[in-house]
Amino acid sequence: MLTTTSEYAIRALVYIAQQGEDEPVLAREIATNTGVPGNYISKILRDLAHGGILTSTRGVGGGFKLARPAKQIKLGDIVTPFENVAHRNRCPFGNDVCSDDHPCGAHTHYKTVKNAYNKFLDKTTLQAVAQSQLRGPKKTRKKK
Amino acid sequence: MLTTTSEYAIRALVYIAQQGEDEPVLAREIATNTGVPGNYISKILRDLAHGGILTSTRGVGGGFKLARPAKQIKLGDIVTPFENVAHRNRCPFGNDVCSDDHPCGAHTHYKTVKNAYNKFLDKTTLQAVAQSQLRGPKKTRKKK
DNA sequence: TGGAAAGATGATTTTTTTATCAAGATATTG
DNA sequence: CAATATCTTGATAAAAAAATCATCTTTCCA
Repeated sequence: MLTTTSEYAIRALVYIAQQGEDEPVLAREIATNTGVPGNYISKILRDLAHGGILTSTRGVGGGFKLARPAKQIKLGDIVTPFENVAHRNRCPFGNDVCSDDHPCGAHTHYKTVKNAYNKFLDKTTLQAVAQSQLRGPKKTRKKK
Repeated sequence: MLTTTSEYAIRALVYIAQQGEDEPVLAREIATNTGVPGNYISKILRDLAHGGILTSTRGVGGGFKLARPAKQIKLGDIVTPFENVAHRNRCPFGNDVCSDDHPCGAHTHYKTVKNAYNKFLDKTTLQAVAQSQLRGPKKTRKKK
């Protein structure tokens, strides 16, 4: 569903979001705590910085910070630099146009999946994910 | 969403389903009519045959036929030989367990996407796709 | 001002996916 | 039984994705 790279990007940003907004977070630290290969995360972070999601500072005390509040970052913003949106929404039958008016055979069925996915990316904020990640397992009384 | 290979498999089976149940369909013919690379479709067809979705016969008059009626084939049956189901349902945070009881931060949000996708694969029959593909654009009066 | 701490960058490698090629095995038909 | 049509198989190649490596630049601070 999500590509490996997109997943890594989300994990990294969630981690950063959880560290508070004061100090920049080190690439190395992100790698260690998210289980993403160190060198690879550097590229991803750089791309995210280029994309305006992160800001980076070098030297001692440097690292990565969110470019804007987590509430204003959608998961879609995070993954778009790494995913081909056209490819994601393409028709599985290779039709150039595949719309409600000119549907392929799978159109009505597949549409629900695409819609769910697009909604997931468009509506879910980084903050929402970072918060519930912190809260941990659901807030019911412990079993047993 | 769907991998290229899964897409090809679905296209091929839809095409076969549309050719009626009498005569086997040639690999070559499938390739031509679905836009799938000829040599590649052969492998896919072979895998589908191994997977019990198709039967194949060689020699003159040979080709591929559905192993059972299109109504009894789910899209999930078609793509499972080509997709890693575990991978599809894995947690984007790499957690071993990621359930309603032990959710990752994205769990509730991502779940809807997974559910939609799994439902698409589990519920949609080959027949449904093959039929609506045949019917073409939706059945309203022509515009204009 | 020079050394260490960061990120930035470009080249390279590895792995996976997609695609092609060529030579087989089997069935039909005349 | 020979020729042809078909699928089968294994080797290989090309492309894309994921991962690594080495080197560079910037920044801080003693």
